[in-house]
Amino acid sequence: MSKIDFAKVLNEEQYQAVTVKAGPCLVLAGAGSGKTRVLVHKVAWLIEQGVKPEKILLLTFTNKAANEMMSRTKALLGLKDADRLALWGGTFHSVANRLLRVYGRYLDIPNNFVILDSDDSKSLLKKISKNILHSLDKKNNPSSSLIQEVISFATNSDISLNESLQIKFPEWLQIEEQIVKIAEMYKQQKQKSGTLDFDDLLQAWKKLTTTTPTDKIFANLWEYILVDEYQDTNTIQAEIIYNLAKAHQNILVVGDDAQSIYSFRAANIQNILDFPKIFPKCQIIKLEKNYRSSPEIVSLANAVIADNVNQFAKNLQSVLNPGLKPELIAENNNFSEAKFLADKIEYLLSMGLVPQEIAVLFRASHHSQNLEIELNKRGINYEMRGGLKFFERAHIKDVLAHLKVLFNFKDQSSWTRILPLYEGIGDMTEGKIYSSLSQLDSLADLNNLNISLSAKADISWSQVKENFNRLLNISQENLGELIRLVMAQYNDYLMSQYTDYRQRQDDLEQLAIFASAHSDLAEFLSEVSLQEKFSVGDDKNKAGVILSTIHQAKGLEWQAVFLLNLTSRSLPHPLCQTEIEIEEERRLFYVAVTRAKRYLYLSYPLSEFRYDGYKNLQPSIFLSNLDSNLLNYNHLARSSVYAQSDGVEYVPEQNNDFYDEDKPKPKNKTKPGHFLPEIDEW
DNA sequence: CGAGATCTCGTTTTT
DNA sequence: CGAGATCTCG
Ligand SMILES: Nc1ncnc2c1ncn2[C@@H]1O[C@H](COP(=O)(O)OP(=O)(O)OP(=O)(O)O)[C@@H](O)[C@H]1O
Repeated sequence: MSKIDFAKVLNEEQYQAVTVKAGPCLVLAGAGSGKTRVLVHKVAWLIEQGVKPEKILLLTFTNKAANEMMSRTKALLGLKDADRLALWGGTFHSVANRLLRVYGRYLDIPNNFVILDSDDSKSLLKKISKNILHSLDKKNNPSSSLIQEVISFATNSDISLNESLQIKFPEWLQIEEQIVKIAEMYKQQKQKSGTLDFDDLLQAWKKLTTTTPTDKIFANLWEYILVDEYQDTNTIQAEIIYNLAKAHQNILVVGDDAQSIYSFRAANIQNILDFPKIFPKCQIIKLEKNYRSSPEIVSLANAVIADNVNQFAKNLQSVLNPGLKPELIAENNNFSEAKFLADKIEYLLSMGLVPQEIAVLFRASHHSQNLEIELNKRGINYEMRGGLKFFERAHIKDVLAHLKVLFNFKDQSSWTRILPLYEGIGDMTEGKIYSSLSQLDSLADLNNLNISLSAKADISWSQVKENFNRLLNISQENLGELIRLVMAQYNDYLMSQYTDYRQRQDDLEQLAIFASAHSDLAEFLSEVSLQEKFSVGDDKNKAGVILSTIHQAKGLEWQAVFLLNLTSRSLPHPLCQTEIEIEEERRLFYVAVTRAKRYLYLSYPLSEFRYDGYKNLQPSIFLSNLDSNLLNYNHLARSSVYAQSDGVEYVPEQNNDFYDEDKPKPKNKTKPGHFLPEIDEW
């Protein structure tokens, strides 16, 4: 590693934050001001000072941001992405997972625990609530998602279920007693299954830091604690951080209150604001120069966030040369919006911009649908982030469930998935089989089980046993072979159940290839459950334009950013009613805008085609508040946004090609690139 | 008890 | 339109 000239690559404030000798430090600064840069350089600086990498803990909130952070760190240290670095880094959940494989035994957590994803835990809750709530009148029952949210919010905020209910769903306080009971059973069943859900990972980590004898180990396990995106930590995470750092006080956290967008996950902005109270000797550093975006984009961002009352006002200035004004484009409907975007993307690509430097962002993952269709039509590759992930697809989970059972045969959720795949086995039989499994000491004793079942179920059950006996003959290190055998066993079901089985077979083949690169079942299963790596090559998922939710874009940056579907039905989300909620939506808008380095396009359709006909749409209220000097407007945008700020509803002209997608279209009035004067260097 | 047929209702974000 | 809940029949 060649020496880094820290004073040269950092500005004065950044340098100060990086080289501060010891003690707590808070960097509170706007978007693109180099907060992550500070953290990454802090790591390099510490290592240069002789701190062992494994004595440094580097945390953040989302997988995407964690990957970005780790790869920037490695790049700075002169390592490749694939190189190992002894530094502890990643999301809270992934670090918790790694720790619990080692220290879990102090909490009676077996080291072969299986991680339940959100879907698994919801199914388990559904099963439990059915039993507990069935006595209540059929209709007015809370959904299992709601119950999951209440429990999760309570855990993450470190409050009781009662408090969680009061905050989130006071209308269900009447059945608090039942919900408490459901939560209790849920906990028991997870314990019996040797499974932990996402929240358990954090809760268990926290427990390690507060109970003897592990509290002493953890107080000095790391010498330096570094946290990115601190504004989005929730209470339990803040408690963990505090416990880890209180003994030595070597802690650096960075964040931006204007980018707090995870309150639904119990993120608490108070954590960053109160940091100086919790660490009284803390140094506070502000960064006010934006190194990411053109002055035009920074001006827009400043104007967007200025409408929020609850914030620390910051003075953020771009240090870059002037560029282009962001553009606001209205289109007549959602199809023409998609076409506009695809045109523009093609244009940028033709100008030599690499696809990975182009991102399209949206509020909800399904907003990308029209654009995906359009990109597919034109053969433009894209990478989809958000929505149903690869490892969440039903057929992938079916196959993985077999591996989970091999790893931990008590995992109820996996049996619940596997058994009903067989003819004649349903809810009841599955329950019966699972409960008799508790007599076993190991999966190898499966043959010794005698369960009385109906004739049909019994034939299937024999098949299950035979299938698992075969799987047990394969070494657990041979993940590719294991998956291929499960695929063979699963294939009949797959083909009879789905018309798109070819696609699904391909997916499974991808899974087998991905798994072959691993040789540790525990590691593989955790990685998959935590979705740490998402880039399993599915065909159109290679080297493409990025389509992402705004949430997952946080902390990332691209040369060109498109923000689509900016209508009153999407941003702010219509369920957000209170001023507090609207302010969070505005922060989301701020995050989206500040991802762009040089080119920013905001678009919205004036009508949308849906299953029940078409609906007219209004532009987002966030757009009408903006000073018109900040944006270039296209024709429709000018009239519709102005109409809205005058309190008039803008009615779009009817478009003839609206109902017949495949009819030849009139040529686009605006040539691609019309709004784009000149592209100099990227 | 399981499986296939029929009905109902719908907005979001992640680990 | 389509996922999930509910109904019905063998
Ligand atoms: N002193 C600097 N000199 C040159 N480039 C810098 C400097 N500081 C930051 N940058 C660049 O500015 C961009 C934004 O930095 P970074 O991602 O660290 O900001 P951030 O504050 O973490 O942003 P966000 O709040 O959006 O997560 C990066 O490309 C980074 O390399």
